Amino acid sequence: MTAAPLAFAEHDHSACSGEVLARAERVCRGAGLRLTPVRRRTLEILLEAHRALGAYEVLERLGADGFGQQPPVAYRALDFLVEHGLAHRVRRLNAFAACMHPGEAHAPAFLICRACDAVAEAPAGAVRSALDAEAARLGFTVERVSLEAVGLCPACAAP
Amino acid sequence: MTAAPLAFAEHDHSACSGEVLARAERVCRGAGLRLTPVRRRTLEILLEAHRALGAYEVLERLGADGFGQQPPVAYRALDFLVEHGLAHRVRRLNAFAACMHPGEAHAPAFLICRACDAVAEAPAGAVRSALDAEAARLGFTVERVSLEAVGLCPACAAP
DNA sequence: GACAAGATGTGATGTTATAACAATAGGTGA
DNA sequence: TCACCTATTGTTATAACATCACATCTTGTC
Repeated sequence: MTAAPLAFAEHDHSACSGEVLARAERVCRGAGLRLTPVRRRTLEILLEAHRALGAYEVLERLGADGFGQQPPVAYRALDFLVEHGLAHRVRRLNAFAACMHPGEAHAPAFLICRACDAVAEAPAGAVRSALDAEAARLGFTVERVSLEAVGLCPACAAP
Repeated sequence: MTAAPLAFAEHDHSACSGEVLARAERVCRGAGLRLTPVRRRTLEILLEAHRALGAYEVLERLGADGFGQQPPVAYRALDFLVEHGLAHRVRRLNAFAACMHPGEAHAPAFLICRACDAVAEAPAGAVRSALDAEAARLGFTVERVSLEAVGLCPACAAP
């Protein structure tokens, strides 16, 4: 996987990273969840990378930090984060990305640039409402949604 | 993978299957595409199964019918069908399903029942519009979209 | 019928994900 | 404190999904 920033706009990354981590800790405390060392480190890794990482990329970094080196170690930590809204799974890329708005109720859509692999987390409240409405019409109860669009980010679309 | 019908409502399946196949043939003729034996058979297999099938499930059936038995045989045929709108890829299930409306311009959303694995193809014009609008706001050019919702189908939601 | 482009078949390999079980850590109540 | 239960972590092994590279054959074209 090549370089692939998690948002299209420039911003102060080290600051946002620390803030998100702190917010994640509050979320866990509040919900009675244990943000254990592996889990916390996994989230940090996603935040540091600041892009979508494959499970095996995460695993490599975890191993280097003295944690287990077998796939389940990474998958379990990632599953925990996804389960509790601290990270997202980007299925199109078979990858995971830190959630930039943990704790806030939000229905993210992912915009994936096919040229540079950048992934942006876009607000998708309206999209989600439309989907819920259509599902309700069919009697389907929506629990989780994945919205992923592939295309060109502003930078790559420019000539 | 267990039994998993492709729609929630009952209907005359053998009829819909033949109709869809005929429509697919017209689409290919019209676009100068070759619906070769493997490709046609692959589409038939998806239609017969009437649910989302993994590539290896398709491969098994293709092999039994005298076609090649190696993964690329199935993946190439499936990729062709997806590429030209004759089938859809359901990423959440790592599976493929025949498109029930080939030729018609449509932006499908998939409703996936977590209890029975049924997959319904729901019209998602409004959803797609909302997503396009949000993407445009960020300067992102959408080319392909996957909309997948996991939840409970009407049958499984009933007590 | 010679050629080019596309399609198919095969063997090998790469990548992603899970099963099954042992060992350990953390909290709870006797 | 200690026994106990549950959640978590670690390991081995393997399953499931997907692609590469290359040979062969088909199809359409000139």
